[in-house]
Amino acid sequence: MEKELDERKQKILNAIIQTYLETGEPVGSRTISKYTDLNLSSATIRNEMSDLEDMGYILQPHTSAGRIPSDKGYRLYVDTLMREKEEEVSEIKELMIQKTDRMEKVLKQVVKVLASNTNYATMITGPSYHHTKVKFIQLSKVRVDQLLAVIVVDGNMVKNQMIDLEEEMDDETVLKLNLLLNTQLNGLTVEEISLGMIAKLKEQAGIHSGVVSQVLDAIAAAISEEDEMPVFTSGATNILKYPELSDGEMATQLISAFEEKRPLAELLQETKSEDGEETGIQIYIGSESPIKTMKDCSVVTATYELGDGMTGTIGIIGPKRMDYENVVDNLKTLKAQLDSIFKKE
Amino acid sequence: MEKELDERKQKILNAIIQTYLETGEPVGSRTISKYTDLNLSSATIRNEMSDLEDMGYILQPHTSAGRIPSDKGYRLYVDTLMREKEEEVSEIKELMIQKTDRMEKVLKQVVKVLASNTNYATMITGPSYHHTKVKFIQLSKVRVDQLLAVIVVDGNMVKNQMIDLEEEMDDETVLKLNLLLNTQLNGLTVEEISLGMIAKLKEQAGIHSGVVSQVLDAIAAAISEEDEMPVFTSGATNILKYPELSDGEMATQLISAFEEKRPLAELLQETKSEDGEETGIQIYIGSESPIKTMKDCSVVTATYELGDGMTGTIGIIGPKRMDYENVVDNLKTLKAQLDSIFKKE
DNA sequence: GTTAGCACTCCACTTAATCGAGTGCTAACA
DNA sequence: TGTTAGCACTCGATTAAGTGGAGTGCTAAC
Repeated sequence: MEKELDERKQKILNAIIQTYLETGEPVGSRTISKYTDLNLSSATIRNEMSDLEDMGYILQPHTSAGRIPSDKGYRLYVDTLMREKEEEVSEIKELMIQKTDRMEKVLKQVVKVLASNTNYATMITGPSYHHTKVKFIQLSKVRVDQLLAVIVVDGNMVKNQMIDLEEEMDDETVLKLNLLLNTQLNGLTVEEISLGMIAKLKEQAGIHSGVVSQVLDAIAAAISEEDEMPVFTSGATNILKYPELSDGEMATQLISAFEEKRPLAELLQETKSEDGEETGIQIYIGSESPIKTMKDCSVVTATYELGDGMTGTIGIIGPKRMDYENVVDNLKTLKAQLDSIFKKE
Repeated sequence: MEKELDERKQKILNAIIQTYLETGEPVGSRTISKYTDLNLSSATIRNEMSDLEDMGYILQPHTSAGRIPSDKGYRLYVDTLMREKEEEVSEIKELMIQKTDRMEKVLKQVVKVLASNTNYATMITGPSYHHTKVKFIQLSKVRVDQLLAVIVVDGNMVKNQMIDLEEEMDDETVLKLNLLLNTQLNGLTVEEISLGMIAKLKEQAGIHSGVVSQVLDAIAAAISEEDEMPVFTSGATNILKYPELSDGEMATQLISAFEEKRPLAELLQETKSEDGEETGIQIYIGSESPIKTMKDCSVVTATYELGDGMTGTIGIIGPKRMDYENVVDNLKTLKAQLDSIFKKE
């Protein structure tokens, strides 16, 4: 291992990866010899390539084929890519995100844009509610034995829950309960609504303790139900565009994941907890991916922020020979846009 | 056209279609000769097949291949199938639909069951709200210049809408508005909330007419937004299992439709308006489908009912060589189950 | 250290050959 | 008249063989 990754090797590796990204086919010494500006003959390139292969940055699918980047090679590539372009503020292309109050629409729009910009499969999660504060609770009597609970949490997310009462309830009690709930629960996170809190509420409510616990259960259910984070996707069929992903089981598994959404939610969740460097952008190449079935893909994710400390994640799945530069660029601008959209609101 | 479709031809046609459904490959005379109980030599079968081809029930992909059913052949098949099995009450297999108040979960469960039972791609729409009555409206003040409107319609569907007010509003006004809205709009369908109604309301509200129209707009928006009917899907990747659908553009288009959902919503909408015979089950074979891109598939749909005259549609998409019998059976039982679940509620 | 040249490898692609399922037709048979 | 056996023929699918070309590794010269 006395071999060193000098600048020339670096350049050659770069050239290999870039042309491979474009063509998707193993690239040979001759191609590089012509492509690069440092004029070297194919023979020289061959020697260097041989070294690079020894070092594990590239590999041959079979004898007498060109070289393709290994996971390690990709990794080096994206790392230097990120380092070099870090400070460069990417110009924000104007997106057609029309101002909608409904967050869902924004998110749907965003994944769509991303998918059509990149030609990969994309996904996004809405903000998660883990440490979200209750902002407003409203109980309404729909029928004499049926309540509708509406809970608004930070970020103006609204949840509904129907409550079938075991006993009837008069208007006055509803009013009282409303007052109670709002004064007691306001500003609390889901976790803070503890058992003690519930006991206290029951006590204050007096005789109607049975109903109160029913209501609280319903509210807790409504909020925690958010664990099923909504995931929006777009361009799942882009997977079929890349031969290395489209044949056999692979495609089925990937597209299933995009239909089921749950696996994606977990994936995005995972990346968030790993919490990348300052940029908030994470890249998983091949086997680095937290999901085993995606060992032939690359996954790039970015985390965006909502004002109240809530975060969501946007991600993209494509072949390992992904146009990382373009993808990262796109993610950065979208992330910036999302940040500003939601913070402003 | 002096040829007659006698019983023997009928039987042969049936045999052809059934074996084709299983194998997916053109079926030859020899196969039939062995399969059928009426003992006939392959030569005889050949003659009959030739007749059937003349009559347009079957066709040859190319010379010296076996025969495959034509659209007309399928049509005859499913028609007789439906006729024969009409009265037979299919035993209702117990489903794992746990009682949930959230309709979404039921629907998701149902498509999943259907997809795994049949191995085709499935979809379902929730009930549509076209002639739905407003049951309950609740305005709540979230902030001094922000209202939350919650609208409950028949069938206990809940819609939310945030309203950013141009002018501030005090508690009393909110209370008054609530009363007004509930007394005036209650029991009305969306269509009935006409301009005249709005004018009247504005008048009654007095000075706050600006706000009222804002509120009414929001409510109308919230309700009509339901036009984006929710569609749930499952088993989209089943499409990839059938070679005749999985290659080329076809697969991409179909799966895209399943991701976008809108095309499916239209498809299901379409079938509903055509309103099949008593069973509520519709079968579109190949080019009969209302959507051009689906000319190589068959679509089977069933309409289920909710108590209040609302209806939803459940559908299945697969290759033309679909196991119609099984599919129809499944749809019937699911339809029955949905009918009962929602009516009971 | 770089380059030219050459023999060798091996995949991808083409062409040819073969196989076999299936048909249509004719002639014999009940 | 309807049914069957037999046979020549068609045509896609599969296999086999052949070819081209891109690419490598190595050696020798610069």
